[in-house]
Amino acid sequence: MAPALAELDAVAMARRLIGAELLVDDVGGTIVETEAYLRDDPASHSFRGPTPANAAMFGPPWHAYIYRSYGLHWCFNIVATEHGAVLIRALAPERGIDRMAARRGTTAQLGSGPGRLAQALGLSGVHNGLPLAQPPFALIERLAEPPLLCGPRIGITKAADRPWRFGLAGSAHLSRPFPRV
DNA sequence: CTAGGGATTGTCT
DNA sequence: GACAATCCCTAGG
Repeated sequence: MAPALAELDAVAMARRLIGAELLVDDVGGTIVETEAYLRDDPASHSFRGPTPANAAMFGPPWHAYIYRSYGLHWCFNIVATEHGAVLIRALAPERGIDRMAARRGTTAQLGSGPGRLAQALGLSGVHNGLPLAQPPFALIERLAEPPLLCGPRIGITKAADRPWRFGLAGSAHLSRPFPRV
């Protein structure tokens, strides 16, 4: 039997989360894009050690780590083993689309990008550190591995060459296209 | 279609 | 004081 999602390191978890269904208070859809951040990774918030802001990354796996980006957006991560984390960058809207559109103020781009996704799901700092095994969170693992894309992570300046961004091949909901191989 | 710049604030140097 | 795992709108080809 394969190890549970919650027992994986960030890179393995990021791969396995593509195709899984993420729901927050019964609103969400299929995850189509993730990025992995490791403990000893210059691009990771955990790189410089524990601080009040990144405390969730040093807590138990399978909890939420949510931080504010560029002063105004929220970004949602799932804590992995070894103090890594998986940034959920995009999902394909399926459940509660009307609620996502109401929160976003538009019917377009409901989940294509970490800031948009967190806004559509109603996530903010109050969810930081909450366990994913309990409501309002629900995560349904996929049965078979879908066709995956991988490439460099987006929006970072350090360790920008690590190919730890993963996507669902052919998805119309990616935040950005993947480079051709 | 691509390119560029402003918004906005917690966090660390 | 500088920067950041972003988004959105505008301008120009």
